[in-house]
Amino acid sequence: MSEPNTKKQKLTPYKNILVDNAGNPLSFHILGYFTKSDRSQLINMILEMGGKIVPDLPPLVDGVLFLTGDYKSIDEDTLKQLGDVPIYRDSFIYQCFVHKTSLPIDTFRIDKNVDLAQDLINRALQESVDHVTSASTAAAAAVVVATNGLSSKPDARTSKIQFTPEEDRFILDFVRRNPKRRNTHQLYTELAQHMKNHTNHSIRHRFRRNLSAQLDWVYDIDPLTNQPRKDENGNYIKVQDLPQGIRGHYSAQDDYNLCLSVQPFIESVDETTGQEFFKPLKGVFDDLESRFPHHTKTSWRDRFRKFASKYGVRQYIAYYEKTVELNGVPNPMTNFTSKASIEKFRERRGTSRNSGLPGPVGVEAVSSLDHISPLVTSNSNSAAAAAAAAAVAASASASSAPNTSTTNFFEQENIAQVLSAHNNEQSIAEVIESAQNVNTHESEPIADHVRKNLTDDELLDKMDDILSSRSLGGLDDLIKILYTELGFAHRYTEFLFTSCSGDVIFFRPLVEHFLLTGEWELENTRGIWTGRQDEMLRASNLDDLHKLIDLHGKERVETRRKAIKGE
DNA sequence: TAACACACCCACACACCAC
DNA sequence: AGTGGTGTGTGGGTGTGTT
Repeated sequence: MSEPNTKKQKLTPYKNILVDNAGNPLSFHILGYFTKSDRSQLINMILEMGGKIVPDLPPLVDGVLFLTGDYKSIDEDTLKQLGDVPIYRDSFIYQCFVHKTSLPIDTFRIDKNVDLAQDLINRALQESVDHVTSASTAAAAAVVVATNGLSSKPDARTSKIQFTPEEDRFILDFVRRNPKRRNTHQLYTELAQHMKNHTNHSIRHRFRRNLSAQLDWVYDIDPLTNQPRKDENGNYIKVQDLPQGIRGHYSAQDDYNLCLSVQPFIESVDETTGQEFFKPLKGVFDDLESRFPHHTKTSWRDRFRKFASKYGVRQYIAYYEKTVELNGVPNPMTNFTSKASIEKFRERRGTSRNSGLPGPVGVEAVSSLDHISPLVTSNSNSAAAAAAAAAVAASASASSAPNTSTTNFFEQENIAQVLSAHNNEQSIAEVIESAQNVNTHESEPIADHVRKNLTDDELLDKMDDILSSRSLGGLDDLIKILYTELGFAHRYTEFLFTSCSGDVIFFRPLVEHFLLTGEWELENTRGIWTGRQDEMLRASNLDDLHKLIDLHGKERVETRRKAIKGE
């Protein structure tokens, strides 16, 4: 993506873009307000692309094209003088430059009769949709502009441009279409590509400080398409509840649940330092994720590594329970990522072991954070009651996690690779066994509440929708989404995946069969493997192999064999 | 001098990789 | 398959310079 030959690709490709059929330069006159640097950049681009500048408002407008970046800033006298002469957006020049070609200028013509603000928004949103689908092209274009020393942004050190009402509306609308990403930096970087007068920093700051209060509704975004949903009449659906951002927070209850889960794995404790040593934490984070899916298993694991293990699991449990017992509000662990604060905390812990501090900076500092856990209302002495309350709170706040994964493993061709990449060499029988025995929280393959609320057909249709989603990432994402959306137990999705060799089009018959009969496995179906068939593959009896090849085809049998053997 | 556009900060949630 | 090393970029800000 970076630019090895920035200097070499200079002007030559642009020379003949702004010329007429005879090769003569097109003439441009620039109208309205521009910053100094913007104006000179625009002029540079025009000249580089073979165009010509007409500096003064020409008496004869024939053959001159009028450009503006802000129609409203053109004074009335000038407008009168021009009459019906068309005026074009300066983005024509930028777009020609970016695409290194002469674009039809008519599409950049400003229609003076329509609401200009709305027009700006519509146009930019259209561009933003295009941008999403060809992000790399746009990014590449941005690189081209930047590396030619023609950055389209004002220089923050020498100029400062006010936000116009149109720009504010545009920002708000853009955020409403991307409500989950409203806190990110990335969203405003994308937005800045459509607003040449302001930087990403500036736009983000503008939104947070001046516009966020107006975000009293957002569009209802379809998680599968990332597009706003429409109602029966074709109007966009608006919702008042802002969706969660794309990154969660750890509450005190989360930390407590984490500590309770890992506590049984404490093998020994160094009595002088209080340092705890753990047995292998087998299955702990999978289990946490399936009980509290608002954090992923890698996140739970990281929380353990960076916080709980440093703080002390027993110490946090004691702190939490004590606080609850005293009708206080426990704080989550904080400030464990800077080395200095960890050192400080170690010192404190050494001198006063049961100080009740939730983190290295002390309880006063932590309680000043405004995102800390909700009140634990239980005033019971019982730790179990507090834990139950915490568990309820945590699962109530569970939400389907976002999906920002960039790889789509469904598009990978080598299933063996996929299977082995997920270390999935268990036989199907083993998967079923572990699903039923190891994880007591997931005894039902498909959660009861889902089956109560949906007919089997609805459930299957929803599953198909999810499976056909382009936004799906890897197996982990699949497990997460099927769990949160349809209550599929972690192990059940893993089983489906294994049975189908990763080919999700075979999920439907398998699940259909399960819904009808309660049986996990489906015999004699092309593309779907059973434990018995896997055993046949392992044993490699010739007759059996022929039967399998008849059923699944030679290629699938070979792929399956390799996957099972981990080749 | 106040307002505000723009730059920059940093803890940390979440992830990936190699072993 | 668990674990340590470490990258990425969100989320919630604060700092700096211009008008």
